Amino acid sequence: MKETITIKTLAKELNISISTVSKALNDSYEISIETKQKVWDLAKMLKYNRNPSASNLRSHKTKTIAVIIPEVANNFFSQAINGIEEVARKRGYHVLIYQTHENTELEIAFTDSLLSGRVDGILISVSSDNNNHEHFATLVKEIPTVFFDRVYEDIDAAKITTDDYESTYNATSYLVECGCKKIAYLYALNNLNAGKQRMSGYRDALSALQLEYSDKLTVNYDKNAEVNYHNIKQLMLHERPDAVISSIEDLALPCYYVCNELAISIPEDLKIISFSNLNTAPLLNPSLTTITQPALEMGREAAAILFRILDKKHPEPNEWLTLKSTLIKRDSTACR
Amino acid sequence: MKETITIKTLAKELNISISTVSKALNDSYEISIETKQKVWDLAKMLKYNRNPSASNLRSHKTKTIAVIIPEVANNFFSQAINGIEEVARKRGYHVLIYQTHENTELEIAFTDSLLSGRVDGILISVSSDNNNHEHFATLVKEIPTVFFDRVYEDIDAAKITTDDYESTYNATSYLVECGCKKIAYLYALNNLNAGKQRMSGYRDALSALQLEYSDKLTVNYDKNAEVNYHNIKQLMLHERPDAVISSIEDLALPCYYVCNELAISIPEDLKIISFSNLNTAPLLNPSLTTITQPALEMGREAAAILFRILDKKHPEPNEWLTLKSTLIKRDSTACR
DNA sequence: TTTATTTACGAAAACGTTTGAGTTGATTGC
DNA sequence: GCAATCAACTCAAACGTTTTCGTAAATAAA
Repeated sequence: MKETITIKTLAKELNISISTVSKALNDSYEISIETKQKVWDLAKMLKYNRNPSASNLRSHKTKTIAVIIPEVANNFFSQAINGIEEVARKRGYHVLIYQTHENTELEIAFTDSLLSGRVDGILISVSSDNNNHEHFATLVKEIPTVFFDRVYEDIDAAKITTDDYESTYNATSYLVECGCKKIAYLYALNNLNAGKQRMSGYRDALSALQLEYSDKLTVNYDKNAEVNYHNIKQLMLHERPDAVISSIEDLALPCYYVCNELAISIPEDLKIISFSNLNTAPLLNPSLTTITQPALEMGREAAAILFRILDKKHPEPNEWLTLKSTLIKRDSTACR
Repeated sequence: MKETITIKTLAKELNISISTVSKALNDSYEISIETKQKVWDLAKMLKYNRNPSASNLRSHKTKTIAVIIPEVANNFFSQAINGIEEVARKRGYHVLIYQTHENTELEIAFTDSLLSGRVDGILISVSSDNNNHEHFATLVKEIPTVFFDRVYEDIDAAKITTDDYESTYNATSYLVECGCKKIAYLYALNNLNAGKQRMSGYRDALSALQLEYSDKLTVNYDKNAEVNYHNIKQLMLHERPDAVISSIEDLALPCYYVCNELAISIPEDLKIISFSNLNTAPLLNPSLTTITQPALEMGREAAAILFRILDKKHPEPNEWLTLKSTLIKRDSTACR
């Protein structure tokens, strides 16, 4: 076993006090540059590593943030994490990952456990399984928290979202321009602001363009993929829409399968637009028109906002930043 | 500000010593069940949370593991993380994520920083940018480490990989069965065992089937995506292979684009097989035949091995577990 | 010169746990 | 009936930092 080397070791070696060593390592103004240099040199030479637990315990700074998301194996979220990790690393912060799998119970367990001072701040994209969220009210009072993409508007915290309403509004308008008259909607995240906004954009666009909204043209997301498949198939069989807007990627792909099975050809018989961060969207058969959220950017910005909060000593009004998604037109909506 | 509640608070409230509280919370045999119950009840009532820093500092257990990977925004790795997080959560462990972006310098910085006792163990899939890896030799002596998918065979640590050699061997054989005579290879991870094994499987299958290997049929991965595109295009223009095996997903997709551009039709003119964890592989145009690694399983198993190591007090010989990938045949290799 | 002020450092008390070595009173063995 | 065992606690010393306060010497102001 190696004897672990601490500031005590350094102090003894240099014949100075441990407080001097500590201050030197923290680049305190109280210490002369000569002493600092000696400490730094020795620290490097002995490969000294500050013990994080001891440091945290005393200073209440963990240099760690938590990211709570539904799934990591999801293009949007993994890209967001990418952005988050990037800015965290630049600041020397560590990133903890928690997956809720859209389960509020788990979400509560996570947030509760983070109240113990394990992290300095939290980035969260909330679970969609219900809208019971009083646990966040207490959370945000205790610890700096930034909500991204999936937010609760009535929670007093910083938020960052995309222009969900405009996205579906524009997508719907675009489909109508292409001559579509019967546009179905695959509805997910209906407990969340994002989901509601997307639905509203769709509905408002319909009515602005003199088209009628019908419940029959809406398929609600189900946790069970087979149920989704079945429901989409029923939609296609009985309603035969000429276009469909999917509020999440996971509902667009079954659409492709259903069309395959029913020999509905895209885009001739059915045009498809979906929210998606798939990098293979251009390679699908046919290539998929997507509303693509700036996932990486959102991650970066969310982290940036969090660090801005952590930097301030005094609380400031919470930001609510909105980034723009882009409608990327591809073959699944090609007009003939 | 809330006054934080500690075991001291509990002790005072219950009129017992703080050590009794601590032991009760840790379910020690030294404490009577009645006392334990009282402590637990009060703790729950007051929403007591054990301070992790203090606990770690004293006990040298962090209940945290680190995952070091090249990229999180990658189907294989994000699924692996999913598996890791799943088993970590079951054990009440926390998961730190570090991305190396295939940069050894960063990798070294991360592993060095983890020597400070921030984590109990490490799961790592190494960076591919070079094979300089002496830093791991010291790392694995200091802290339990499990290498997954991308491993160094000469490092004395637990490892988990897939049957890379057999995968390409079988894929190559399959292509030959389909009548292919000029099979190109898109070569990546050439610094790593996985990459070398995949290449060997391809070459050995070729020679076993009386086909000649040629350097001209090999394209080496480049960090620059445009270079890859260009090289693949050159390959197609000048060599006109009738099949291609891609050792990573990121080289297969440019293949599709090149074929589009050059009007090479898949699978008639060119058959394609690629290592891939794309969930949209069946929806590509045409659907892609993949060698799919059990990413989720690998994550789970890697974590399981790590916890097995952490559970043992005495070191045991390191496991090297190998899981099987599956060749999923789709249209990109359809025989007419 | 005397008195402030500054500079560079040290002593010691936290931070909230865990843990090994006592301590006490009750129970057991013989 | 007395030593030995045991169950259920308590004491106090860690763990490795950070940070407040104090102080000596050097410098500046008066």
